Amino acid sequence: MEPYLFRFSANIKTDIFLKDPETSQIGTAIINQSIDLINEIGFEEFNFKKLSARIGTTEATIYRYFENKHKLLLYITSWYWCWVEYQLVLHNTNITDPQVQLKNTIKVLATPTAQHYADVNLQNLFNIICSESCKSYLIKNVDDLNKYGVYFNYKKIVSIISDIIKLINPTYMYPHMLVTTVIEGIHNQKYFAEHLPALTDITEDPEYLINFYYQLIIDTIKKA
Amino acid sequence: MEPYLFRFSANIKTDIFLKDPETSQIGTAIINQSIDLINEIGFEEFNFKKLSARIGTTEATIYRYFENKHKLLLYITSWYWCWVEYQLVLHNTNITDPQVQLKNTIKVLATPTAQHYADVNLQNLFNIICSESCKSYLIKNVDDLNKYGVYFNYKKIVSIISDIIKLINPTYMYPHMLVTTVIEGIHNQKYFAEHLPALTDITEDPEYLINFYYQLIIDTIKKA
DNA sequence: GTTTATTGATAGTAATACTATTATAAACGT
DNA sequence: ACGTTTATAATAGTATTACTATCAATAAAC
Repeated sequence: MEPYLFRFSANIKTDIFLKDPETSQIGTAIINQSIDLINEIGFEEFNFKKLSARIGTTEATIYRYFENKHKLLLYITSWYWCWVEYQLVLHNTNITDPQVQLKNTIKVLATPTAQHYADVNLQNLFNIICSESCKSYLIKNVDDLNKYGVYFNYKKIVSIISDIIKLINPTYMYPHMLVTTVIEGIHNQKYFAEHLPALTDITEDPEYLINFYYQLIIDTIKKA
Repeated sequence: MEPYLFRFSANIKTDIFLKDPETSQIGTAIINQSIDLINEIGFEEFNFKKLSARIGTTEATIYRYFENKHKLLLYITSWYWCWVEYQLVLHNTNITDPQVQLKNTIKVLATPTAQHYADVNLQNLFNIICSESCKSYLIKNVDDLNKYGVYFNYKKIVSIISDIIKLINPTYMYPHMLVTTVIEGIHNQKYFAEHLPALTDITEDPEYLINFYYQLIIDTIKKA
């Protein structure tokens, strides 16, 4: 094993983009700026015309990177899951107690771990993950997209966290369900805290959120 | 108290529609047919032109009932929550054990309780609730809409179920969070079972789903 | 120094999300 | 029975969206 930590680089299915945005300045601008713009105006109002105006390029150029705005959203969410995976390695390496691993994991899932990475605003990214990420799979052509492996990064995270749960209770039968319940739950509760407080009990302080879902998992998987 | 059961009628905020669809044949056709059409082609592909062609009317007529397709989705989801409320009364009246009430509630939330009500296909309705209902609030103008009370019916259901939880454990502090976690979780798991099985552990048989979330609530709220 | 790839600039198209207008028919009050 | 309101049909039209196509300019690669 290397004594050095990995350097982060996104590992995203090539079916999502036409041209890899990581290979050019304009490509990285598309990602960074679309995160900020979607955060400002929402995914429905967002389009490539507005994005190109913001970046100082043309619609046609952006279309050479992504087929449509949905594929771009798919790229952004995949990038986020890559980032989460990287953070989990960072936080859980050499941690032997799986309960501590679980707590660290929930923390990573419930808070943006930093302000920026390169030019990506991680706060804005986390915001749009909470409010827009489910739109990447709640669509009519989900089965086709799934065949092409575009949800690989989300599935991988779910698998990694399920394995931690199995370390705590190897006989627990519903780890994937529990993990996706918690992940989507975190996103929902964050959103509700900001916009629909009657649907939650928490404020925007993430502490309660983390404890709630950590305890929920522990209580659920503990053997009877 | 009346010895007869209530007859169901939707109680929906007037800010959602321009003209009450329950007051005309064409209005009820808009609701019934939009449920089926959204189920077939998804909310993104759905529009008033396609809907009007299907029911044999014109776009302009539909626009006299609803400002736009998002308001129609809001109406449909509100109708669904009214229906759930009615089902809960039906199933929980005279049940004294709150744990039984809770179990009944999860059942109502996790399965369409009948094939049809009037001309509403409840199976299709439940399908689109699972895949589209979150789009009624995951939008940029959520705060404005919320001011007009358009999420009233969802909030009411959450409040009703929170009260059941408080009957089981009066000191439990996070009933709303727990309830929305379970409701949205049910929708997600249903959807995952059909489209993204790697994200769940269940099949389309609702039995496991019901038991999973019932047990999750019980384990979570039980005093330590 | 020529090929190759990338972007900019511009134009164009089909579909979407509406709004407006007018004619007609049904329903409603007196 | 008559005039008035109301709902719908039929049609037309507009601004925006979501793309696709073309071609010149430029930069990078060989």
